[in-house]
Amino acid sequence: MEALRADMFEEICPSTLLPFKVGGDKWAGMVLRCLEGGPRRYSELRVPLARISPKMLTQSLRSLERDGFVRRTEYADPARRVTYELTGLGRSLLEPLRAFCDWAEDHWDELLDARES
Amino acid sequence: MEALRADMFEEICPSTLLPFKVGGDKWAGMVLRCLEGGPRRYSELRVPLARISPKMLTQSLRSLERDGFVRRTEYADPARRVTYELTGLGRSLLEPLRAFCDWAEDHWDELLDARES
DNA sequence: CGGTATCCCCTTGGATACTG
DNA sequence: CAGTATCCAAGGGGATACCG
Repeated sequence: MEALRADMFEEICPSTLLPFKVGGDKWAGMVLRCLEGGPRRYSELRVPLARISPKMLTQSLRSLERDGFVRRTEYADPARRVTYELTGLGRSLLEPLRAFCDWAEDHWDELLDARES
Repeated sequence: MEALRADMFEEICPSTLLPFKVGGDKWAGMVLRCLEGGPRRYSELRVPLARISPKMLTQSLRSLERDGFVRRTEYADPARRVTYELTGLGRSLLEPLRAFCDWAEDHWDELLDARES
């Protein structure tokens, strides 16, 4: 077994870019998953994400937009209308994200057991 | 496109268990990756993780131990000796974790570009 | 409808010094 | 060597009310 390198994480490490840090906040992952099925309106997102305050949802969406995962579109309809949808980058992120969710489901019981004791 | 379910995230969502939340703190992922190669001593971990204060490293390790990802072993050597190593659960987590790191490396330039603008 | 604004708490985590 | 103890700052994030 070889020794660990001293500079392994001197620069910004790729793992610091994991989804919930990429987005910048704890809700980013859920927001992304809510956008899997196509563009969604703000009020539509508030349904599955009812536990997020409007402030945090906006903040999360803005953050995801800044980082290039989500595209915000404003329509000039008579009634105001805004949609959010995944960019190519955002969609590419869904793959590893799903891998994680699958892993969590597969090991759900083990995780709970470990927590118990 | 079907409507989003209202109860999608009512219970604790699997995605909230993502690696950096599973561990509980921002360093957990890096710690896990440092343990890929086998058992490591505390002081050994401090080398690649030089930016983490001893307090945070301990806290992170304790958290990973509680959650069943890491096993702490104390030896009764004359000189004090403690090692940390991945459990089966911990090793299983490395897979999706690596998937993420790979993704981050693959999209590194895009990520930086998005950040710029 | 799609958000802002404000207030406030509380945890996260950094620095530093110390200990069995 | 393998941690603790203490202090402190920053900001993440919740609740609520309001706005164009």
